[in-house]
Amino acid sequence: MNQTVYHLLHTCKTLKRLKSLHALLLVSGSIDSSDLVLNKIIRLYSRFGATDYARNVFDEITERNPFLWNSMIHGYVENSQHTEAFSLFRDMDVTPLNFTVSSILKALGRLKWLRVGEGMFGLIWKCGFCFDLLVQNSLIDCFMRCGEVDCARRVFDGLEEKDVVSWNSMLSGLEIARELFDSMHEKNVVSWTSVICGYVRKGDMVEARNLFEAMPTKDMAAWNVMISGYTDVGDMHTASSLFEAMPFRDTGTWNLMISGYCKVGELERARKYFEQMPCTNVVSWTMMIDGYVKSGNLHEARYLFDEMPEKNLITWSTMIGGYAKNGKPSAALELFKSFKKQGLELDETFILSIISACSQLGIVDTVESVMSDDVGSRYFSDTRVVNSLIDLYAKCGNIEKASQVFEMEDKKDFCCYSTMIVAFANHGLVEKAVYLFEDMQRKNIEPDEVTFLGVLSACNHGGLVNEGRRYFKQMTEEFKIQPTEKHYACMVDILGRSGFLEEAHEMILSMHVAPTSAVWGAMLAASNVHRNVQMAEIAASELFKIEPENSGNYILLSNIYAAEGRWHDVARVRSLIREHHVKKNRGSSWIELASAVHEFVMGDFSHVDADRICFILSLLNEDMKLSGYTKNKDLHPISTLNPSYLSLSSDTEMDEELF
DNA sequence: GCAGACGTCA
Repeated sequence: MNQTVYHLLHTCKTLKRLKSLHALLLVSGSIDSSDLVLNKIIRLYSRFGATDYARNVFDEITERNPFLWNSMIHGYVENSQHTEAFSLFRDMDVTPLNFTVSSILKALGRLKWLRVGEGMFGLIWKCGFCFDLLVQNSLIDCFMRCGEVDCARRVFDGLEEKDVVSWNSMLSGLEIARELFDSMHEKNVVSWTSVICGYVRKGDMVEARNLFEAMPTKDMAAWNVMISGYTDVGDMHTASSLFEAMPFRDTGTWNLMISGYCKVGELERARKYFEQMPCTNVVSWTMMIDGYVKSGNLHEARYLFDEMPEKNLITWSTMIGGYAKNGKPSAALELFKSFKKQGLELDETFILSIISACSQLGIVDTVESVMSDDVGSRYFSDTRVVNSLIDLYAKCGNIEKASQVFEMEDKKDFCCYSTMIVAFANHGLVEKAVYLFEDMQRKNIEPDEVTFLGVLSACNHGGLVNEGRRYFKQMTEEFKIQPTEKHYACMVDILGRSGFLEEAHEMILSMHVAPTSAVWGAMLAASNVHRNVQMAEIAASELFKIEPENSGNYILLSNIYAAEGRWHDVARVRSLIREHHVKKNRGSSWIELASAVHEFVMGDFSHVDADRICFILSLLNEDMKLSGYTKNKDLHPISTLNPSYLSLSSDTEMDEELF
């Protein structure tokens, strides 16, 4: 009987089938005796992601053997329910199997619970698993994953007095793992790959490479890990030389190369690999489409999209989002409609990516039609979706609606607050941003670096120097958050514009990362406002080093000299421009737009649709106060646009003056 | 027991 049941269970390919068979077995009362059958049921439920059903079965069993425990714990881990796995593990009243220990270590590694992982040593010793290769490899993997925790480091750095114990406990997981690895008598491919992968994750390609070279036999995983490490840092040169040297490649390897070249924007190279590879899959196609979308080539993207044999949810969201990001809301909408006909179930990430694509250009309609859909509205409960909706409305200029959505959300997390604070700051609603930040602290919600950036930029808008200083201090001292260049640039701007040039300069000198052009740029601008030639010279000379090709810096400096009547110096800067062959700065986005519009006006625009024209014009409307133009799709671009409208910026005037 | 490739708010 049991054999037949076992066999029947084996044929269950869907959760629905399994549930009905399970029900049948319960009714006929034929399963309570067999551990084997119960175990199979638990494992199947877990495989279908229904761990709650598995747990119900598990809880009904009075005498559980180690295999049953193992199945349940492993089921949780398989479904990324790591904390559930661990709490069940703690309840175990029988000696665990090595498989179970290995599963639990996997969970601890993903949770980055380093201390608990260390605590496992005793148990492993007691159960006699310390020479078990399976367990040893899992231990290494666990510690390797814990190696990147820096919250421990934050606490550590904040300690007034560091004693031996605290120093010892700061030995990172990576070092524990390495020690373990070095002391192993018998290492296999898995041990090697785990350690290498740990270094790759940490970004230490040198050590990763050393180990890789020392590895006696290299399997596919090892090669792929190395290649992905190089593509991650954009070193396509090394990646491709490894690729060439590889004795075997799978589809994943080829895809790594495609993804790498797409990331650095070398689409022709990516396409060449795509054409050459023996066997493509959905991922290869989707990556190529994404590459074309990012480079603005929607034609080619759509061509591949229509050509590809099967599409998944990601493919659809890439293409739909691609239209939205490139200012084609109606094409996005149309594609969304055909997506719905496919009957594919959408997920929260799908919604998120559409919202984010639309919010970049302020397209509300597409999102609203997705969300008003019966499938879409289910995701209103997802905090992340709500957050991106807030962001969307804010970016579209509808701060009231953004604020309404924010107020409606009852589980506001730090992300939610951050989004709203940034939104207020960008709209110049300084008091509201600051109030919200204070409110957040009253409710004991811990801010992160983005929250601080938001409140600092609010201070910047409002010229709140003292508040800015206080928040910056709070961020670094109380919350131990390392400021990024953006934080510094913001602070320099706040201080500089209020005339505290010395203090701003000191702040730059105290930076632990190399100051970027944004930081020195803020300094230069502030020096201009306060006519401080000496400080301007310092900032400008740094800027010339970082971005010698940016004409704006030379122009600003020469304007400062000119204001002081120092004509010799003005001439000197001019000659500098000639010396460095600095071209006119045409890099800023609105100038690109202007020239795009110019193209329509002057040339053939038959390939350009109304959407795009409308989109560009609406941007121009905002940025350049294009006079007398009303947004209307039916207007003929030639009749409404005249290139002479496009020379409104004061920067451009300076440009013309100088060259 | 190890790895990798596509869409995710501030």
